[in-house]
Amino acid sequence: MTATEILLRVRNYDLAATLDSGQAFRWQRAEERGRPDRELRNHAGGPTALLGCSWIGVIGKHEVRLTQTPEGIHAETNAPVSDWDFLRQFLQTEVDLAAVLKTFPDDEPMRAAVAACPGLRLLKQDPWECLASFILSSTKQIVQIRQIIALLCERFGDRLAPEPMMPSDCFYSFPTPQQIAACTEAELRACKMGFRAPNLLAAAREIAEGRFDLERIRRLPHAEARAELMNLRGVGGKIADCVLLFAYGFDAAFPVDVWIERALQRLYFPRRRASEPRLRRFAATHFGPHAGYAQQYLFHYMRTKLK
DNA sequence: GACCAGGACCATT
DNA sequence: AATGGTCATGGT
Repeated sequence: MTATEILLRVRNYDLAATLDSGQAFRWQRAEERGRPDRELRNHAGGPTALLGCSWIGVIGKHEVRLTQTPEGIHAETNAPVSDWDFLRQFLQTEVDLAAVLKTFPDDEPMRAAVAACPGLRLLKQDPWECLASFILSSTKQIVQIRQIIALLCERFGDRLAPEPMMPSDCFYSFPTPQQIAACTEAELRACKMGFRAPNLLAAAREIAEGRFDLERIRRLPHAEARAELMNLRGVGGKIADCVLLFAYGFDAAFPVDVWIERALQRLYFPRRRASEPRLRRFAATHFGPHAGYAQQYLFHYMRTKLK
């Protein structure tokens, strides 16, 4: 039995915050058909989660429209689907968020960060798309990362079956390692990625030619998986942590970018300034087994409330 | 026109 | 082990 829509019954899920929080870069907010946005209270997301707000994106070969409703998340696709596990997996709707939040350190900064966006979640993305995206992310603003990736998909991905009302820039799959490996550095630079182009190209070739196995990473212990990813040119500790967290589900991974650095400095060391290595060492032990979730809450809190 | 962006890397202290 | 310069490109 196949269908082009489904309702995922899930509570405590802020779809808008999750899709727009700098972990994935291809989701676009869309005009709702029929009704205007309303504020949602005590149901699907937090007090500020928007009801009726739609998002359009691509998961694998599926073009998907997601809408937050009082019952959960409503999904529509451009083609009939028989197995919706790809969507539950991507959205991580089975995760018991309350249980995760209980493991956070009981301090004032974490309480404030969680209160600022109680339904914020982590997605689980495709490893290659995630790795490639974060190779392109270094010293770029999120809006620019989105633009680079949109160009990349449009030029080198596969055109998906069209559906009316979907914006044209969502019609492409993310290019495979093989598709990127077949590009020249100049073609990639033309997507405005600058010095990141040779890094993306090298990673795509390593994978396409079988010298680097993304599936093997999944089976390694955290530290080994991290070291393995860092063998790729252009992948340092921060980008490795993003891929470990957003694609492989290593919940203890704690990416430290400029925003997190500022958040830690301001919230945990307000008196004297702490060096970057000092902040990293603090983070490595302070946030517990789901440190990655804590990191995402601090990141979102910093960018939306403390900027 | 500065200043900065979900950094990595290499050369110095 | 910790700092400093360099690498493209575009937003604010």
